[in-house]
Amino acid sequence: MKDMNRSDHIINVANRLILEKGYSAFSYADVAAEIGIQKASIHYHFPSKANLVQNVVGRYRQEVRANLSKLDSLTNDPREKLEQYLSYWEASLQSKATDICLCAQLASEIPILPEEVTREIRGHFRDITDWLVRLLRDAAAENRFAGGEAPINEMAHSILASIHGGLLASRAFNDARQFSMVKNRLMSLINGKTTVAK
Amino acid sequence: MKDMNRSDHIINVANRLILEKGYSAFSYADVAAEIGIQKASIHYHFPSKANLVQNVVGRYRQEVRANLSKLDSLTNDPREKLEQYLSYWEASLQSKATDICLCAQLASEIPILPEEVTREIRGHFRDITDWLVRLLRDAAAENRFAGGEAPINEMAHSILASIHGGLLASRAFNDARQFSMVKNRLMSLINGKTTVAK
DNA sequence: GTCTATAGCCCGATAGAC
DNA sequence: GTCTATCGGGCTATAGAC
Repeated sequence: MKDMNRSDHIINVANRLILEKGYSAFSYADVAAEIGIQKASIHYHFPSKANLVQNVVGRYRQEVRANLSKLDSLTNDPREKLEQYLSYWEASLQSKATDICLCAQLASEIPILPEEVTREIRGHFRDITDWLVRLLRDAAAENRFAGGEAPINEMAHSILASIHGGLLASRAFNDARQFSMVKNRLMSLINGKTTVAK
Repeated sequence: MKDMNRSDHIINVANRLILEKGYSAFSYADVAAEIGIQKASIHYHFPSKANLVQNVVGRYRQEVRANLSKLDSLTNDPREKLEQYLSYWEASLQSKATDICLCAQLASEIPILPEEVTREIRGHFRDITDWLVRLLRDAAAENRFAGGEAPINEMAHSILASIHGGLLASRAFNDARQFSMVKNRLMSLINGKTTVAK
């Protein structure tokens, strides 16, 4: 965090400000003031607001993909994977109520977002949904999927919706327990590994 | 819709613009232009933006409460109630992708909203959650709650989160089917009435 | 109740010196 | 790469005529 080039620093600050205020309400002036430079300097690195935000969301997607890959390499247990993923958000909310998913935050402004940003947001939603589909298939293959006859695809979309809604509610009430309730329900969808055959 | 006093007309237009652009991006100028009056005229009816939006959300809450009461009086079947409620949003999304829940839309801007607006949003979330709790209790009383041992309160919060996330996703992809998938999953939580004992 | 006019501020973006 | 200065425009809100 200490040695950071200017572009990365700008992206970091912009990311946080978007989570706090949304796309329309955060400004070059906000970012500049916090870093201690002038607005014009930001335009040198990111010529337009649309360009800046596209870079912010692009980096967010990169990080998320890296984290999910790491999670996939750490364990093969689908329940454990889901637990880790949900715990990440739970911990994030506990430390700072505004720390929700960048794309869930931006999604509510989609009608006024530049097209290149909208594309990134949709791409992110597909990334997570695909990951959830693979996770649920793994669980189903081990007969540990507790969703009955529910189609996997439908279930994956529904899980993502719960997560986003839960993040939003947690922030609205400044209370991480709103998300924890969602987490509890979601975890019940995948049964634990039975170590001893019955 | 024809005979409408000026205040109601302003509230209607503001409501739609908030759904399209959010709190920070919609303006008195937008509303004035669409109605065909001047910005200053709006300030006569609603002295500040905070006041205007509080009135918009206040009226929304009134309407929702009235609709839920009506729904409660039309049927005692919890499954039928949930179906009707979810179908309302499904139809709304099919006719216009931006027509999501006003409070779900505003929730993402909570950190920058005037306190009186935040209070209304939280109140609305509690209204719906309470309604869902009653609905789930009714279902449980008839042994038609399919959520196993899940605590009713946790389930109600989780359902509301799914709904909000589903609305957001539908709008993000401009595709009502995103919400329909959530609806299908939610409907499976309450069993149908068995007309003949097995 | 609606208008014109305007105050005072913030916005994204650009030009050009250094 | 960063700065100062500025353009052209948007914003909320108010004053005061009608």
